[in-house]
Amino acid sequence: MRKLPAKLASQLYGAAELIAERGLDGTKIEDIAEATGIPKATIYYHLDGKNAVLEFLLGDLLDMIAGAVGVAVASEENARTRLEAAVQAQLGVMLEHPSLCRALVGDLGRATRLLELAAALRTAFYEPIEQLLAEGVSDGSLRQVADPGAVALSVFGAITLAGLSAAVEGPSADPSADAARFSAAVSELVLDGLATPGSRDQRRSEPL
Amino acid sequence: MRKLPAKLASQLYGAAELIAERGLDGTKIEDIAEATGIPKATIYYHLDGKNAVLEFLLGDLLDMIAGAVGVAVASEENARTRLEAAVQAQLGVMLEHPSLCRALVGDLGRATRLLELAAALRTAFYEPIEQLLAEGVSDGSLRQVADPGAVALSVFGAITLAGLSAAVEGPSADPSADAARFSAAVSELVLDGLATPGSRDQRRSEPL
DNA sequence: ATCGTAGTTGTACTTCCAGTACAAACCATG
DNA sequence: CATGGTTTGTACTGGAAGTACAACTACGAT
Repeated sequence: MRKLPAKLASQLYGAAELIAERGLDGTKIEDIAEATGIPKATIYYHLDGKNAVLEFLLGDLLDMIAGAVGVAVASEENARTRLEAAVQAQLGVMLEHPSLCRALVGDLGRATRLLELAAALRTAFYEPIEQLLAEGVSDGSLRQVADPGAVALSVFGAITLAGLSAAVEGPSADPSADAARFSAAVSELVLDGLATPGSRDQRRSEPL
Repeated sequence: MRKLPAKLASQLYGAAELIAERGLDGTKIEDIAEATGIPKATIYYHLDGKNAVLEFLLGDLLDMIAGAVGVAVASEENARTRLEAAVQAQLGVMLEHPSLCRALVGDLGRATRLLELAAALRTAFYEPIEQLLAEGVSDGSLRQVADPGAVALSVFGAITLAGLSAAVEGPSADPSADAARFSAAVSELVLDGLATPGSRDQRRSEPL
């Protein structure tokens, strides 16, 4: 499995729609061959099999997201603003590639062993976000939280499920508008929380 | 596919571990038969195939979560407290059944068509949470948000990814302690947000 | 211009496994 | 003990993933 030539890579995207629709299971290699225009033999020459198609797509999406988030996180703004930008960046990429997202939720396990995925996500997300949290504490734009790792994870979850749901509900006419709408909602939640100031004290009321 | 006898149902759980480990792909029906002690022919007598095994497990997990969340949401407390309870309820169930969770993320698409899943989740989660949000506004314990649907979704995402990650990272010695730890982190995020009061004004600084 | 290397593709083949068929046992319950 | 649902072993079928391989192309190096 050397590094796939660019032309083939771009053709492979034609498979995403298909897989998103029918699932990897319901998609024969021959179907993929037909849809992408890459003959089966060629696919097997470059890729290690059906799952590798998905692996490739997953890797690509992850790269895109990581790239966009990386840019968002690297600006000069305060941490809070950069966090907002990161939210928007991830949602932007996801909504631009809804079928990729759909294909992947359905067959994640075919694309990667879950542990590898977790590791990849860790470097692509938690670490940036965790660092952002730390920087936010320094620059005073974000609160200190008890468990930054878990919080970073939850933030990622909030963004991701919003994006996924948008991808699963039919594709929208204006992805970037959707992205903006969802970003606003997610940012509102993640930054300001849901509690009213008044209720804030009775926090540790129940014993657990 | 009539209604599976209880004994078989319980035996089927033995398959979750297996599927979690190897993925549904890497798990032959014969493996499942061996692991559960249910002979292949019997499996096919009751279930419509390999995917149906997963469907059954998914349905069950969903029911457990929906049940627990339902109870949490139904108490007499204010909405804010009930939201916290809901978080803890979902995480509790997930961490009690880590291999079920792992099996499912990996092969979601095999268990359900994604749209059906979305629909099931909608009734099991967004609706309760959305209602909670509304009630919180009434009883003054939660803020009014612009897009309750999207926010409910994000809350669900935050909880779910936290739980999933816990399930994927090896199983813990004390699931309920983990649940408590994650609940605290998620609740902190979801209720209080990350922003400092000071940074709250410069909100809509960037365009779009 | 030719040789070697890497990629491309069609075709035919093998392998493996999900799912099926079916018959024989196994229970209940009347 | 007869009937009807269940249980299970065994043997079989079908279909799709992946492999083998040979013919062909493109092209850079010598």
